[in-house]
Amino acid sequence: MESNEIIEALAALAQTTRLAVFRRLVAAEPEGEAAGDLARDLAIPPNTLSAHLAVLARAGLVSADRRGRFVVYRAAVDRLTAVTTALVADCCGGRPELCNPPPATECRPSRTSEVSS
Amino acid sequence: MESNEIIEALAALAQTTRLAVFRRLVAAEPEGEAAGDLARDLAIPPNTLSAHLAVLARAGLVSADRRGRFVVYRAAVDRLTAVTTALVADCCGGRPELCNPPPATECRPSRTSEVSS
DNA sequence: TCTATATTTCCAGAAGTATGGAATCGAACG
DNA sequence: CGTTCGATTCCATACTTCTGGAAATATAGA
Repeated sequence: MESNEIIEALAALAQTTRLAVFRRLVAAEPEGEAAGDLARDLAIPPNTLSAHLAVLARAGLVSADRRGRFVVYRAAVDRLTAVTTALVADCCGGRPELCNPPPATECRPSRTSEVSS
Repeated sequence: MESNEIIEALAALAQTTRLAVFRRLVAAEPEGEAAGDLARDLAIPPNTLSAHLAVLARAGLVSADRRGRFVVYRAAVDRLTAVTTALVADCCGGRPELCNPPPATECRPSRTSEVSS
């Protein structure tokens, strides 16, 4: 992953409103949420929100899906994963023994493919 | 970890020069590197670099250690780990089954405490 | 104390980002 | 078509960040 892409993603998330939007969208996975609902619930003017969503989209962190008059946004969780992975990979470049085990392990469900209900 | 801290760290790294500095410092672990050497090697005026280092320090991503006339900077790898972990934790809030296993696993050495030489 | 070296602070201009009002585009429906 | 509603683009203003020259601070050594 390119330095520029990493920076774009970090910059996209490094802003109060956008981090809030992104979090909300992650919570709304996998259905996503329409721009208007986001604007209403977060009390952001639609045009302002639109600008922020555009930044997130350019960074690859959200995707937009038009459904009739609505545009439903979804968080691209895998993109976030790619970015954090790239950061950590950089971090350990060549000398993994320096890195205290970068966990993110809380996130892994106990059993993914064995039991689901 | 507070939203503000996360944003501060993301913003600190979301800048070409600072990301380069941080990477260099990570590579220079655990000895660290003096501000002047960084400035020389990265071809950044010392005052400009100083400003960037201050941003990284405020974000907790580097630490400064004065040694005589030199100030040796070190990357705070654990801080980066904390930030990425917080991001991923946010990401999975309540519904870990949504998250494709956020790896960062490449970073873990095969054996950490068993064999070292 | 005076000088030299390392780093930081001060300051200001240039560049970039955030924000929201008004206008525009796009889709649905009569 | 004309209207309505959702979303985006346009544009101007305010704000923040980046950058580096000049001055200040800190430490070491003669």
